[in-house]
Amino acid sequence: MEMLTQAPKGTKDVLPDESYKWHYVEGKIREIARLFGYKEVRTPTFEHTELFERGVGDTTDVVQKEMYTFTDKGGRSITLKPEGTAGVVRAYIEGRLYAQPQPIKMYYITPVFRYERPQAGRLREHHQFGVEVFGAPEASVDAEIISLAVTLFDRLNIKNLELNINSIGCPSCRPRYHQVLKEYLSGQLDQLCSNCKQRFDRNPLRILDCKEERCRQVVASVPVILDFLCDECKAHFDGLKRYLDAAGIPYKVNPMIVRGLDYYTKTVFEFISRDIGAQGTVCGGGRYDGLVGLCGGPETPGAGFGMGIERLLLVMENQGVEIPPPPKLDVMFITVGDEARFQAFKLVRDLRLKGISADMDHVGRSIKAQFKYADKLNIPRVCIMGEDELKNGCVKVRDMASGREEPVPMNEIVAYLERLRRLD
RNA sequence: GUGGGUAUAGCUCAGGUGGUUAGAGCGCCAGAUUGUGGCUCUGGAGGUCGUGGGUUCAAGUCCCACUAUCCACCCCA
Repeated sequence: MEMLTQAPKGTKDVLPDESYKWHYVEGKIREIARLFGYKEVRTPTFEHTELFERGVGDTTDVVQKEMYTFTDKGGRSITLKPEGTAGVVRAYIEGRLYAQPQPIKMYYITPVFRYERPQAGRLREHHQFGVEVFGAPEASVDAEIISLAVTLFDRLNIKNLELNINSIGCPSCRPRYHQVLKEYLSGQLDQLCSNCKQRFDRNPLRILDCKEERCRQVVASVPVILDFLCDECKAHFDGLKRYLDAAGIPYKVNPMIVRGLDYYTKTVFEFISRDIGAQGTVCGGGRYDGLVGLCGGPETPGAGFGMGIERLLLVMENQGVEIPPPPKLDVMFITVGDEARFQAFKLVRDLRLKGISADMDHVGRSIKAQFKYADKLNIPRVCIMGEDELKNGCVKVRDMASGREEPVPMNEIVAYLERLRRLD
């Protein structure tokens, strides 16, 4: 097909008949973010490549093979955001937000880019709603962001999401577990898939959520990280569970979820749907206490999540969730002849200035065609202006549902329609 | 990066074993005695049959390559 007339692979247009769904979801997001005390942050669509290499971690798949990276005309290496957190961390440091009253609670809605093969629920450009909290180490924050996500799902009438939580420890206890894990696996190295053999040295944790059947068997009876957490991490995880219990949020402790980004410490979690195909993660996040420091800011605890808006919409569609349709045009002017169109143009303008949405024919169609058009657009009322009406200085207002028509003097039409709209 | 499915009108799809001007439904535009929508009827526009090769007297149909798209793997939202 033509390059010219086809969106790049893995990208999607949101056409006018769909955009109201996005407005609806984004509206709920902003409403709930406000309810929880989060303010919006907007960061650039691209950042210096180094930020992601450092922040996300250069052993991750995201950095190793999925980034949209290019050299700009000044010779800088630039990368389109492959996730939302790193840019916000950078902005927190650059904007000296650590000098403001802590914690800082922010949210964003942003495009995210990853070079992957598209499939159901996966695009090269998608959009994420994310939240980040800086300067608060307590487990109550981890519980709060999970609660925020749950509240949003409820408000959107999304059902059957499964919340999985886990703790992957901190720099003081995770190395111990790595050792235990490697000792356990070293005897069965030859049974692992080739991918996992490489992970063994680089990031043994990731072997835990390999989908290969033989790896799963090896890993089935592996020691669990939760048994090796240091006292602080253990207390933190217990705290998280207590807060979730208190909020009445059901969850499953799943020691096999580890997440693909290097910056996580302690809490990690995922919301998973079975209704949208193989890529079921709708929301993923956790705690990242070392990230701000790693990126050159003061040591600052942090926690957050990213939520895929396309996947959100997919779940809603597959679950048959009704989204309120956008408001229709209030009134359409149907004109016969040039003079009528001229007069209608002025009236339409007056109506719009008064907050009544109005439109008129711009293509010189027959009166019948104009009616059909208004009917197809489901417009509740039309105003008819032809020679007779011009002669009498009035317009005929027709209610499309009932078919009733009423003549109204031209200079009263604005007030008349305002009155009608108050009644609707 | 790997594997599988699909590719005919704006949309959903027909087009046995290759055979003259490629069809339907829906949608779009127009009309049914000249100023009125929905129902009905009539007409019209719109297709280099994804692209490029090959086989053949003849290819939408068979073969090859490429591209796009969908689904799955890896991984992730």
